[in-house]
Parts: sequence; structure tokens; C-alpha cells
Amino acid sequence: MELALSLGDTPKPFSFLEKSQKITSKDVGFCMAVDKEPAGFSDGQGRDSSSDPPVQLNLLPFSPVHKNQSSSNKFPFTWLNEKLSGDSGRSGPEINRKTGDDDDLSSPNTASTVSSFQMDFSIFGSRKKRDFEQINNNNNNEYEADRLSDEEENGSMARKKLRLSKQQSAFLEESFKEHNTLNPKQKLALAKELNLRPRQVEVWFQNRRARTKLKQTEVDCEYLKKCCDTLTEENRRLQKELQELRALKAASQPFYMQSPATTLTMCPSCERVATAGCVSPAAGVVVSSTTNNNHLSLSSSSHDDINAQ
DNA sequence: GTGCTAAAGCTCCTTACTTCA
DNA sequence: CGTGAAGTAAGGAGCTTTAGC
Repeated sequence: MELALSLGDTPKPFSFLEKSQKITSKDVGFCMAVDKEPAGFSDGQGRDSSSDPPVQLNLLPFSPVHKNQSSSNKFPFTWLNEKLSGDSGRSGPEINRKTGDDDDLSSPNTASTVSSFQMDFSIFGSRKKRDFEQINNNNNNEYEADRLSDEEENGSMARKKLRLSKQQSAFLEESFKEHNTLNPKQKLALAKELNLRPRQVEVWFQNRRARTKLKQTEVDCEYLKKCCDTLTEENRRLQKELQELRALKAASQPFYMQSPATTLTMCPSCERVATAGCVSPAAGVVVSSTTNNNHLSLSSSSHDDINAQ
């Protein structure tokens, strides 16, 4: 099966494309523009994805992909489809280019890549090794693998942290807008498109979800704060009204024979109290002080009743 | 069907690095 | 130039899910 995938002006063409033009999706763990997905599709990590639900397209409702996916649905990401089917055959952001024609020369990626390469690779953990092995095994990110190989040869593979370029971040952001989780295929495709390791894509999405959650938590916190302030103010006001009501009741006792009936309204839900003639729409319970029983009598009425008046 | 195990992914927390005021 | 805060890539622990046996 032919898989002609242009990834733009990559500084170094993928060697597997040079070695053999005959590529199966099994080889690359990634399937694009194929008439049908081969059985036993492997993501290159030992997992058989053939049992996946139709590429879990509930994640990507606008570009459903099925087992007999047509070539029009090249890739679950609509924005990636556009880029991959671009007129110039030059797709995706130009990133991590070795040549200096990138207008983003001031990109932190450039500086950090150079500087951090000088650190000690011994701090790399098992996961880093796993990713590195995965790169070598899958050839799914040869450029990155080459860079790592160069670092290893130089004995300075201690890149602790590599800042992603603006283009890479923007690209990932676009994919995150599509959906905030990735299936293995999408991860590999993104990694390939962006010349990143799949692990980097995975980490980026994890961190992105964490940032989203953090922002949402901050928003929720702010909302709850306002609610708390409102309730505090409401409580203060109600306490004041209660004091007024008690004062009114106390004042009416010595003169109950002379005092006219005082009608107060009280809402059962918000417990607001107001005198008759000043009935708020929220008032729901009529509190009337009569001269006969020396205590408040309540007659209930709903908000609707009040509002209907 | 059930239990065990390994692999993978996730969240959460943390660290380390970069950028900027 | 030095410094602290903010942003972010990445590591690790612990948990869950899933597939294979």
C-alpha cells in the first residue's frame, strides 16, 4: 500500500521513505488516506488497535472515520486534513528546522535546544529511555531520533526540557480544541506532523488538560467567592430585618389595643420581611399582626400569587 | 466466568527550566 | 545584570482500564 504523506519541508526526509516506498500502515503505526484499515493495526506500542471502536470518533464528531473509511476522511482532525491536503504539499508548521530560514529565530525552542543539550543525560529516567527506544524501533520520529543520537554521540544528551516552538504549540492547541484527549493513532500522527516524540505530545496534552482544569477551578473559585459575598450580604440584611421585626413586635405589645393591624409579608424561601403596601415581588408569606391574638399570624402565599397581584 | 499480570494511560504533584517584568 | 514570579515541559507515584493468559 502506498502512503504518500508529505510533512512539509522537513530538513531531513524520513529515511524509511527513502529506503522503501512501499509502506504499510503496520510499519508506521499510522493510517492516512487508505481505503481500508488493515486488520491488526498496531500502534507500535504492542497494542492492537483493531478492536478500537471506529477510531473512537466520538472524539471527533465532525470527521467520522470508519473501518471502511473513505479517502476523503484522511485524518480525524479537520484542521490537519486541510494542512495535509494543502496545495503546496507543504503541510504543517515548520518546526525544529535545522536551517536558519525560520522567521522565528528568536523562538525559545532554538535557544533551549542548544543550551539544554549540554546537560548530563544521566538524569534521564526509564521513561525517556523507553521513548528513545520507541523512536528507534518505530522510526516514527526520525529527526528527533537523529537529534537524540547526535546528543548521545556527543555525550551530552541531557536535554532536560525542550521548549516547543510557537508553531508547535499552536498546532497542538488546535488539536486540543478538537478534543482534549488523544487516541494512540492521533498521538502518533501529531508527533509525526510536529516532529515530536509521541511522549511529548502525550505530556503536552496532559499538561494542557491540567491547565484547563486549573483555570476552571479558578473560575469556580471566583464564582463561589462571589456567591459567598452575596450570601454574607444577604445574611446581614436579613439579620437587620429580623431585628426590625422584633422591634416592631415588641413595640406593638403595649399598645396592642390601639395599634392597627400590621401586615408584614415574608418570603418562605428568602425570608424577606416587608410591611403591607411595600410588598416586594419576592414576598410570599403574609405576616399580619392583629390586635386579637397578640402574636403574628402567618398566611402563606406563593411567589406566583404575589407576582400575579 | 474468574483471577492474575503487564502494559498503557490518566491525574496529581513536583521539579527544573525559560521568559519576562 | 540580578531576581522573583509566572508559565510550562517533563518526571514520578499511584490509580484505573484493558487485554492476554
